[in-house]
Amino acid sequence: MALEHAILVSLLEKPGSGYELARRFERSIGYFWTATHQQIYRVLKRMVGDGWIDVREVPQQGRPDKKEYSVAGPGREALARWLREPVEPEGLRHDLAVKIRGAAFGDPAELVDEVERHRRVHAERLTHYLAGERRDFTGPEAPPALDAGQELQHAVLRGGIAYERMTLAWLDDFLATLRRIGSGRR
Amino acid sequence: MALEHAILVSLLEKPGSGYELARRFERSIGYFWTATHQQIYRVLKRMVGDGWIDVREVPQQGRPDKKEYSVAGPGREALARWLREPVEPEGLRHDLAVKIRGAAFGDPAELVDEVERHRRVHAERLTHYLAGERRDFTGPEAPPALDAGQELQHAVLRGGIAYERMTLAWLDDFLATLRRIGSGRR
DNA sequence: CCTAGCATGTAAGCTGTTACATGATTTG
DNA sequence: CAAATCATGTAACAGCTTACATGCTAGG
Repeated sequence: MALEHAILVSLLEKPGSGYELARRFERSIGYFWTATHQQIYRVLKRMVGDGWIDVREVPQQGRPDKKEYSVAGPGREALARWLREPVEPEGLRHDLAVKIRGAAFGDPAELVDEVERHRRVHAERLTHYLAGERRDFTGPEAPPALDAGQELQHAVLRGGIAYERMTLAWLDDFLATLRRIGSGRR
Repeated sequence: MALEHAILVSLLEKPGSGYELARRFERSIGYFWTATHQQIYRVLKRMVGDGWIDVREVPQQGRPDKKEYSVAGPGREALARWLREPVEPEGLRHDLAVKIRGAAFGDPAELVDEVERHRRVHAERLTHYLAGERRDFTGPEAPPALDAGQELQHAVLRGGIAYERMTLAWLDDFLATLRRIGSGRR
């Protein structure tokens, strides 16, 4: 669906190998779109076949050689087309919400640890995003003036920060609710 | 992964047919987990085979007969097991965030309509959730005292409301950013 | 010496989407 | 009379996940 397009955006921001793309999908662009190396290699192959991207073998010392991919004309056009196409507004997909509703048929108290674990993960992500924001956009090390691309990246990151803050508040609400109803069974 | 479990929760809340489940996945539990009727029928068949649920043919007048599914012992146990298993905290998956970053390589102004369209959809969802909250939990028609299951459903719905509010603020931020950088190209 | 990181892939299986297919009844 | 709703399914395909597979170098 959009993995191709996410790869195009990432390669326009900076050309790189399949491995490097996989790393980027663990952070940066990966905050909003995840992909594993297996998916990425498969899609890269197809995109080269379609003429969307070019490959260049880059010999390296001390490391295995790599293939550096960069966006070709047809790839740029494909991205521009996709930007003009409407995409579906996406909803949430939360295992945890299903679990919370399921808790009514088990022991709600047993879910407390799980919710607290999620809370820790989201708190860490928030810290990580805030550090990235300071590093790249708001801190003393950040460039004094941002170009359009950086402004947009910052806006996307602010969205991630807002999401994590909202999620933390939501999980606190869950914990309060779980504790209020105690370990009662219905 | 969790479609089986979402179905178990829904059938515990109230037994019903595949068709009825498909309707519920368009609202209620579907706010956090979507599924189409094709997926649901396929999974129901498997769950009957595994002994997780029972089927009962219900003849109807004026309507086609239906198969009513209800949770069997092994299904209850499977749900209890899943509730004890940790699940991965999920991240976002937003086409729109990818598009926003891609806008730096096209005309950012072209995205304004798309973001506004998403804004309208999310505003509608928020209105819809708030109406549901009044109807089932906070309004004059709502039950005066809620049981544990209803408290948990309400907590989940509050999460949906918080998510839509956050998304609206985020989309407004996007629009302000797109307008600030104008239609400049880099 | 062992672990982590760099680098690339294949194969099998499961999940999800889209399209096709049928047929009755109710509502406008 | 047409469209919407109720009700159940099949088939083909696309996408994603998990496991397997290899091999080299740098650092502790």
